[in-house]
Amino acid sequence: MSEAQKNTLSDAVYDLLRRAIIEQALQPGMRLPEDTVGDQFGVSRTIVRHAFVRLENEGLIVTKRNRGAFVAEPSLEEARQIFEVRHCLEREVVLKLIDRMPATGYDALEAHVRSEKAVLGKDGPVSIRLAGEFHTLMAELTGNAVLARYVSEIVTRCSLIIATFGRSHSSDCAVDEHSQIIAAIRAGDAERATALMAHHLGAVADRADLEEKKDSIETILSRYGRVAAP
Amino acid sequence: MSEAQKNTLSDAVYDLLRRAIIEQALQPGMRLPEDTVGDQFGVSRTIVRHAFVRLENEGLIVTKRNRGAFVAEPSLEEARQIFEVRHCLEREVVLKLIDRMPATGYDALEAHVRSEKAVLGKDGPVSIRLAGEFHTLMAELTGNAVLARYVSEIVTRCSLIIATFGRSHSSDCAVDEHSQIIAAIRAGDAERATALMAHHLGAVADRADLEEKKDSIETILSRYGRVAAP
DNA sequence: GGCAAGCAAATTGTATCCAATTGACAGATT
DNA sequence: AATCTGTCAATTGGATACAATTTGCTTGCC
Repeated sequence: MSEAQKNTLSDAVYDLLRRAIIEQALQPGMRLPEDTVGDQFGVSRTIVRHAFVRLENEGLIVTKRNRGAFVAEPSLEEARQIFEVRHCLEREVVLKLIDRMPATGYDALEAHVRSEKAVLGKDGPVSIRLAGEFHTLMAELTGNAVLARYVSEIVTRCSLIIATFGRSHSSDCAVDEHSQIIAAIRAGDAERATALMAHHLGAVADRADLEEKKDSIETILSRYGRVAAP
Repeated sequence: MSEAQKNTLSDAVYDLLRRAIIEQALQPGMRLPEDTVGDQFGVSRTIVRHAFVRLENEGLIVTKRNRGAFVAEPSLEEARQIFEVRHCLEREVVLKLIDRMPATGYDALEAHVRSEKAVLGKDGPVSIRLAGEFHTLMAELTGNAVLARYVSEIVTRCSLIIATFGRSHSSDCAVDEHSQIIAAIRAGDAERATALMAHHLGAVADRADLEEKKDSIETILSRYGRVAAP
């Protein structure tokens, strides 16, 4: 069932929508009418709905009964929970890789970092996706498909979180940090590798400005004064 | 989106099928024709299909193109991977609970253990389900919904693994071990609590007889000779 | 008697169709 | 003026109908 297509239309639609959300083309809160999406991709609503089921399962969209689907807007609480689980899972990934890295593992990782560097300046949607895929790649290298799947899901949701809360998307995942993590794994330094990963994830969370926008709509508007006394 | 119903038919079908698989009424490898399932529950194939999408996502069923859906038969490799991730996640659960257990947490856990003891002798499908739900309950008590969701998924898949490989299903999860884990958490003994959990999960895996049936279908049949020369 | 090709039945993949629910707007009422 | 209510449009929830694909069986041939 490799995340890749099974050559069914809904899988294709699923992949496309997922990509669009990751790359922040579809922004949090946006409405996704089944008709519109279907017309756009040239398939019927049936297909779109199947894709929606999966996307909702992964927390990328939410559907409201008889109202339709919307790109999810993770709450701050949800964001913290996701980062916490991500911490836990990626720690496992690092430990597993130190224990046993597959033959061509380092080559693959370093090749990926190179491609990240290649698009570093442009800071486009591609760079966002590549940053996430680095972590997915690491997870896949563990050889544990279940672990890889969860990491992949979590990383995707993190992209959505960054889209929701983050201001600057530039260098969301510092490429240098990726390199350092590889080096620590190579050195077999579990302590340092997990610490680096923890720091790296913390940095991602910080750049997402997770602390800041907890203001409610009331708080925000209150800064603009009043028209009449309360 | 709490695992509970959103009052849509496919959610209901999903829950029912999930339960049936957990309780081993639907056994691994069984075929699940959309028509049959639909007729049985009084809904159309459309609904069943939506439920199938989610079940497949969780690894409880597999679908083959133009062939239909089957209750999944996890491979041994898959089983090991699942237990590994389970280890990782439940360790996090235990640590989180030691750090902060909600007010009525212990009451809820002990009440659950009591209901487990209540059906101890009968060893029916209910006992299997309750054993898993103990772990799900713990995960929910952490307050991290994402973590709880993953644990729930993993626990379900473990039930399926046990159904696939296990011989004796009696006392799959020793209730006593559950009590001991609660005690260790209450004592704030992280070392002991995680060790107990690790041992407990190892025991579950052992009872599932994970080592034994590793024979492939080819290996098994080869013992029965040949009809014609290769 | 065994094997291959072709046909028929069954089952899934997809599209379209009808019904039910929701949200918004307008008008009436307090 | 504000609130409540009834109607209407838009959109989803679900079922049915049609097309495509696979499987198993039958038939003919070696």
